[in-house]
Amino acid sequence: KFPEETLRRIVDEATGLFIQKGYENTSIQDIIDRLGGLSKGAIYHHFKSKEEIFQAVCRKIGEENIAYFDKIRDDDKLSGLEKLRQMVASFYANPGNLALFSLSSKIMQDPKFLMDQVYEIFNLSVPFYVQPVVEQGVADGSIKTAYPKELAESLLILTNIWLNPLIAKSAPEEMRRKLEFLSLLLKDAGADIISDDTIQKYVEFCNNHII
Amino acid sequence: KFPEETLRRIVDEATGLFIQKGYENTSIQDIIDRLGGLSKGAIYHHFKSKEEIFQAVCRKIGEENIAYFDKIRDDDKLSGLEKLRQMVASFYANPGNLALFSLSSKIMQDPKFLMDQVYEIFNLSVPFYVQPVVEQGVADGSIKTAYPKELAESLLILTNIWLNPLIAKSAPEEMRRKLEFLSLLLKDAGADIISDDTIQKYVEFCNNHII
DNA sequence: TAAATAGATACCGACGGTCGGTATCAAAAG
DNA sequence: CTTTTGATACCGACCGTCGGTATCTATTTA
Repeated sequence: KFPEETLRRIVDEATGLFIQKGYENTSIQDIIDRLGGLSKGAIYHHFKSKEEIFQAVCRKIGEENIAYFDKIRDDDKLSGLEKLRQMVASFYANPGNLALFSLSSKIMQDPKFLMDQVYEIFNLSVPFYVQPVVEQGVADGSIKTAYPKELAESLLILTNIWLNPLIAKSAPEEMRRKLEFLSLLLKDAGADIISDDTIQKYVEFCNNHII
Repeated sequence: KFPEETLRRIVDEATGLFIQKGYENTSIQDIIDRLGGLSKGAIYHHFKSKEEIFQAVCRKIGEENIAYFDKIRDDDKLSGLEKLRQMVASFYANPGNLALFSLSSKIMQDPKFLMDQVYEIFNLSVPFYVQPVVEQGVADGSIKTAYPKELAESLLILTNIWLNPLIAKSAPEEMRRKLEFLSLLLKDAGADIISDDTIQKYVEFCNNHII
């Protein structure tokens, strides 16, 4: 009757299961059981494979962050540097992340999610969000670099993978040192993105929400 | 009769198949077929799961690089900085890599291999090789940083993932710019690791061996 | 306008085939 | 006789298919 409602339910339940048990360990039957009265045929009517469900889940998770990035990128009142700062700070400032992280989730331990993360950096986050913002920063003088794309890519690799507490677990003090180091690195690269305040909030967020 | 010979054959054939077809798309039956006259029982006698075969394959691939790193780390005649330079240069200087890369391999597109790569950075390469070398460099004055571990980790993340032509495909000019940027970044961080000569050879290696 | 028809869309659930893994057995080694 | 090595038959879980049904929408017809 309400196909998009059914579709949403499938993706929602699948999301929960994938986060809880990982992709490989979640069977189609698991999803069916959670859907209460929906059948295998229904699922395969809307999705042509388990892989396609996975992609829908990734898209949904990604979209929450993207909405946040959209606002920052298109804010006319901010300099390029300010935008970059807010994008980095979105880690703890974006409420969507809380939901994701607080689930003690082992998502990022799942090879397929990690792969998706990397793919998204190169094909979505950098070309449509971070690189344009860096280039704006270069134009308005708030960022000084001859390598905007490279700065964008390496920044995202380091924040999304190295700093990701779900991928590389770190004790609070280790986390703080990582951020201090990255802050210096970026400052030298011409983009003073990470302030002491950001470091503080970053570390606190990890302490409070990551298990 | 020669159990370790059988074991080696299993790992070798599995390696080829994993590289060719990826982990998921390689079945135990595929491995059996390639082994010519060896049975499923034989395989499951030596390995308790497909996953365990995968780990053996990863270990074997890793060991070739490790042997190379061992020599560098334990060379008494080199400064810490010199050792780091050689480790970065191992990308094109280590013959073992050629075998791996020249197979037009889609290995790194395989989520499980990517995961293994990340895992190896944090649990093997950094603690046992790169970090000690950075610390030596700090001690002998050839490297200047207050963050040896962080320098080691971020360096490996960037070289093994961002610069990895099998993960992030780049045109030759893009590759050159990545290396130039990274060279500057590291110089500012107190470790002048990547020379123009290294850049040149790095790019050439990609051109010649990556499809 | 209202009923009839047709076709698309949403859904069902049994079944097929693949595949990872196990149980059992036999031969050889020690 | 015990342990190692390996062969064969088999199990159960799982993904994806397929024939079929119900529901909804749009068009035609009376």
